[in-house]
Amino acid sequence: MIPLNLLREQPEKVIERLLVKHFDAKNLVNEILEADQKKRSCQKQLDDNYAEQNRIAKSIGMLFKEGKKEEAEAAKKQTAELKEAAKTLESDLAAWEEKINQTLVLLPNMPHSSVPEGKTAEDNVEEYRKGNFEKNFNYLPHWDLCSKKNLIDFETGCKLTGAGFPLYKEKVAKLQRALINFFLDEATKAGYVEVQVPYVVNSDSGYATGQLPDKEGQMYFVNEDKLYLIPTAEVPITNIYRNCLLKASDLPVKHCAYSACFRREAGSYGKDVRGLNRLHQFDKVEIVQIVEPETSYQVLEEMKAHVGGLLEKLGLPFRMIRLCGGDISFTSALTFDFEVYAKGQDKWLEVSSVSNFENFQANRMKLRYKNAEGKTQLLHTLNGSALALPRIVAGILEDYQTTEGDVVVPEVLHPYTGFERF
RNA sequence: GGAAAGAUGGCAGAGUGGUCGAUUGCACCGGUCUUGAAAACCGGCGACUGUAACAGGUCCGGGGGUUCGAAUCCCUCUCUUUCCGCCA
Repeated sequence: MIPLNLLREQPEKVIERLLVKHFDAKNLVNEILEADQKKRSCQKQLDDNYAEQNRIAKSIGMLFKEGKKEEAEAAKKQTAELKEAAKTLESDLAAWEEKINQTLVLLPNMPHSSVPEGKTAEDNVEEYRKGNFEKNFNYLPHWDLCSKKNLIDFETGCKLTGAGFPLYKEKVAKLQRALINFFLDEATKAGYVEVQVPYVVNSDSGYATGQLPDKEGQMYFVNEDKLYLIPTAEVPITNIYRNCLLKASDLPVKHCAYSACFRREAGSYGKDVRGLNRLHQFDKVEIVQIVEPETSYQVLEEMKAHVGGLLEKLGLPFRMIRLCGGDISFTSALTFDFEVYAKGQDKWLEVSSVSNFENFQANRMKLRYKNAEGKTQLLHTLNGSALALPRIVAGILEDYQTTEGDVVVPEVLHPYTGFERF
C-alpha cells in the first residue's frame, strides 16, 4: 500500500510512476485525496467535540468530590447535545476512512526508476545468460522422457485430484527431496534462518502481502473456515512480522522455508501447461528478507547473487531478466526473473522471481522499526524463490539428458540423492 | 467437542468506575563515575493522529452496550493457557 502521506505530498509523482505499470491512477488518487480532506475535517470536528465532552466529564468528577451534587447533575445535561452531534460525525468519519482504505488497496506499488518501459514479457530486458546452451543431439521434452521411463505419473495425478497435480515416482521423488535439502542448506549457509510455516492462512495475511484483493481468484479458498491455501511461503513468512515494531538490532531479518504452493492458475490453460511447466501444486524454497530502507537495493543484489549461484552450482543454462513495467507484479517495485533454458522443449522456464517490495507490504502490515534516531519507520521487504522445484526438475530432465536417454544427476546433488544417473 | 482462567506499552507484569495513557521491572537512549567497559547512580523513554510548534484527539485482543465519565461493569466474537474427551 502506498503511504497516504506520499499521496498527499506528491500525488503527481505517484500517478506518473504508476503509468510505467500501465496503471491509470489519476481518478483513484483524486478520490483518495478528496476523501482524505473530508475525513480530516470530520476528524477535527469530532476531536473538538470529544475534548469538550472530556472537559465536562472531568469537571463533574471534581464536583462530586467536592460534594456539589446539584451542580454536577446540571452539568450532566450539557453533554446530551454533544453526544448527538458526535454520532453523526463518527459515522461520517468511518465512511470516509472506509472509502480511503478501499481505494488505497487498489493502487499497485510504484516501480523503481530502473524498471524498463514495456507492456508484456516480450519487453523484459535480459541482463545476462550463463551456462552451456549447446545442443548436440535431439533432446526430449521432459514429459516424453517421463512417460518413457515412468518417472512422473500425470494420469494418476488426474485420477487423484485433477490436472496440475502430478504424482512423482521413485527417482524423481527422491530428486525433488534432494533439491529441497540442497536449497535449504545453501540458504542456511547464506544466513537465512529456516522456518516451517502453515500452508493455510487467513485473509489478514493475504491482504498484508498483497495477494488480496488483487489475486483473490488465484488462491484456493477453504470456505468452511475462510482460509486460503498459500500460493507461496512468502505469505506466512513475511506475515510473521505483521504488526511488529522491530529494533534496529533485529535487522536484517532473513528467513528461508520450504513449502508446497497452491495456485488455481485460473485462465491460464493453453500451451504453457504441459508437463511440469505450470502446476496447481508445487514445491518451493523461498527466501525472505526484512531490512532497513537504505539497504534494500543492496540486499536485492545479494539475493540475486544467491539465486544465480544456485543455478550455477546445478550447472543449468539460465538467464536473468529485468521485468518491464507491464510485467512486474502489483506489489513489486523491482523484479528480476531467473529462467532456465530447457533444451527438450526449447523454452525458457521461470524458476525464480526476486523482488523488492520496498515499504508496500510493510505499510499494509504495519511492519516498522525504530531507526538510529529513535523514529519509527516502515521497513522494506524482499523475497525470492530459491528455487521453485518442478521447473528445475524439468530443466534437469531435459538439460542433463544423455544420448542413451538417461539423466545424469548434477554433481552437487550426489550427496543428497545417493545415485548419479537414472 | 465440554469446563475453567486469561488477553494491558518492544518484552514481562500491576491496576476492578473519576487527572490512568496507565505503577513497576527488563530492554533502549542520554548523562555522572571509569583509561575503556561493566556495575552503581541521575534523567529520558508507548503507538497512531494532529499542529508551523503547542494544544487537542484515539488506542489496555476485535466489535457493540451501560454511564456525565470505562483498562475497570454488561453483551458478543476471536485467540491463548490449563483440565477432561477424542485422536495422528
